[in-house]
Amino acid sequence: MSADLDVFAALASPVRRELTALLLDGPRPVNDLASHFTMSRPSVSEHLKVLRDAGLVSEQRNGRQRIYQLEAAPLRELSEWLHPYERFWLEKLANLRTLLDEEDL
Amino acid sequence: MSADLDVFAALASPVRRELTALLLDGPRPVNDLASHFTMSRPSVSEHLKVLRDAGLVSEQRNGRQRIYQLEAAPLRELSEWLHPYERFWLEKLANLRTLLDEEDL
DNA sequence: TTGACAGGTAGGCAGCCTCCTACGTATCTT
DNA sequence: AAGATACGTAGGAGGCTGCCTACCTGTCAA
Repeated sequence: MSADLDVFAALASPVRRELTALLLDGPRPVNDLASHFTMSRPSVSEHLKVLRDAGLVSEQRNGRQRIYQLEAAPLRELSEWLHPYERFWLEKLANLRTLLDEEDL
Repeated sequence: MSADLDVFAALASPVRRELTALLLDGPRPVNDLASHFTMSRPSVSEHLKVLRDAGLVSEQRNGRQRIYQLEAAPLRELSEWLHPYERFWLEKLANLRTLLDEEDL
């Protein structure tokens, strides 16, 4: 669908998933985010760059801080990508249910 | 949640996403799947192994063929992972709507 | 049983990813 | 103006990925 469905690649790293999870509680500056990891701050910055390039976060400058914020659009696209598969696994559940019903006879 | 949320890593490859998309139409043997790609069949086999290890597909032997089938569970987990973010982007939409309403005054 | 077919595995190579430290730049404080 | 703070970027090392060709195993057909 969209040009950069590299959202998957961006979220393939546990570190970056953790970053997005932290941003669920609201926008945060880099040092705040970096404090949750044992790796160096520049490495966290690099991960943030990947998330930025995927459109998953945006930055907003505030003095010498850069406040990172979660961006909804790519996640919505991910959800849409998942849609055809949702139908698939709901069928699975339906099949299971009819199977159980038959056993109840 | 689950031990192997490497579902993201498995889906990070466009080739593997294409494979799962092909399997949406139903189970298929390896050669059938491989015929949709320009890369060698062994490479497709390797991609299938990654999908297998992530639990995204299962194989069922039928004579000398191995029929691959999509597995629903990891996709459901992916959907569940997405849930908190869904709330997030719905709020975004709500904010946008109230903003538009205010403009209508 | 011998050959053809389906598909996995081994081994190797090239490119990418992730981490590091060192350094550069902009902003705030004093 | 000088130092401290917040952050990005450069460059490099090591490991992982993705592709290839060659080869192996198991099954079917003649």
